[in-house]
Amino acid sequence: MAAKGITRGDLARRTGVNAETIRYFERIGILATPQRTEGGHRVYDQNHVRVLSFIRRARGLGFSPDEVRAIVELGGPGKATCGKVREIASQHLEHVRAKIADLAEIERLLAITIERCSGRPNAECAVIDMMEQPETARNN
Amino acid sequence: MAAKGITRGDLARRTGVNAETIRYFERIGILATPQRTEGGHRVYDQNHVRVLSFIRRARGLGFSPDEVRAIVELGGPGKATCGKVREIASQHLEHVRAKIADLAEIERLLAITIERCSGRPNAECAVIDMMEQPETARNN
DNA sequence: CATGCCACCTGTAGTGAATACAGGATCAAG
DNA sequence: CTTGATCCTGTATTCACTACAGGTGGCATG
Repeated sequence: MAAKGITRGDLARRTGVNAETIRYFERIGILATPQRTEGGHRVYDQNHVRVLSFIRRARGLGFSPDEVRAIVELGGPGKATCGKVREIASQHLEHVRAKIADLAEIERLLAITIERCSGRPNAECAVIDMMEQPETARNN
Repeated sequence: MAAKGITRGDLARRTGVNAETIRYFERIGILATPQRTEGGHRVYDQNHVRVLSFIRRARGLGFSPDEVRAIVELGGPGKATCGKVREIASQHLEHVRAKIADLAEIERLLAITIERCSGRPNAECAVIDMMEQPETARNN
C-alpha cells in the first residue's frame, strides 16, 4: 500500500512544482533521473517527492540552482565523503544563517513601519526611512 | 561633506548591484528616477543607496519584483495612506515570518547532516534522508 | 480486442529578470 | 583642448522557467 508508480503529474501536484519544470530540473541535473516504464514514461518514488519539495523551498528562498545542486548532490550515489559533506553543509549553513539574519532585519523594519503608522492617519509614513544600516548586504 | 553627486558606477559599487541592473530597476519602476546633470548623466543620493540596498537584499531572499515594488512604493510620493501601509506591511511581515520559518527548517536539516557526518568516515551520509516533513512548503 | 481519452513523451519556442554589448557623448583631470 | 574613464541609449543575450505542437503510452470500458 506504499506509493508505487508516481507519474510526473502526480509529482507536480504533490510538490507544487510545475510539471514542465520537473523535466527541466532533470535536464540540468538537479533532480535524479527516474525509472521509466516500458513505454518511456517517467516513474518517480517517494524520494523524488522529498527532494523536489526541498528544491522548491530552497529556490523560493533565493538559493541559486548551483547551490541547490551542491546541497542535493551530497546525497548522491555515495560519492561524497563525509568530510566533503560536512564542508559543503557547513558552508551552506553559514549562508542560511546570514539569510535568516537578513530576513530578521526586514521583519524588524516592517514591524517598525506598522508601529509608526498606528494611530495617526498622517499620510507621511515614509517607509523608506525605515531602511537604515544597509551593511547587512553581504555578497550572495 | 555629505555625499553629493553619486554616479551610477558609484551606486553599483556601494550596493553591490550590477550597473546595468540599476538602469533596469529604474525602467521597471522599482528604483526612483534620479536627477540628471545637464549632459544627461544620472545623479543619485543617499536615499537611492538605502533603497537599492534594500531591493538587493529582498530580491536575494526570494521576493518577487512585484513584492519589492509594493514594499518600496509605500514610501513613495506620500500617496499611500497609513491604513494602506499598515495593510501591505502586515501582509509582507507574515510572508517574511514564513520565510524565516522555512530557513530555520533548512538550517536544522543542515545542522543534523553535519552532526550525523561527524565521527565515522562512512561514505553513506545520505543527506537526502535529512529531508523530512516537506509540509512546510507553502505557496510562495 | 477495439476505442477513446487523458496524461505523458520529445523538441522547441516564448516569458521575465538580469546582464552584456555597440557606438557615441559627457565628465573631469591635466 | 585632449584624453581616458565613465556614462548615455538601444538592443541582444543569458538564465530559469513555462508553454506549446505533434505524436505515443496507459488504461478503463464497451
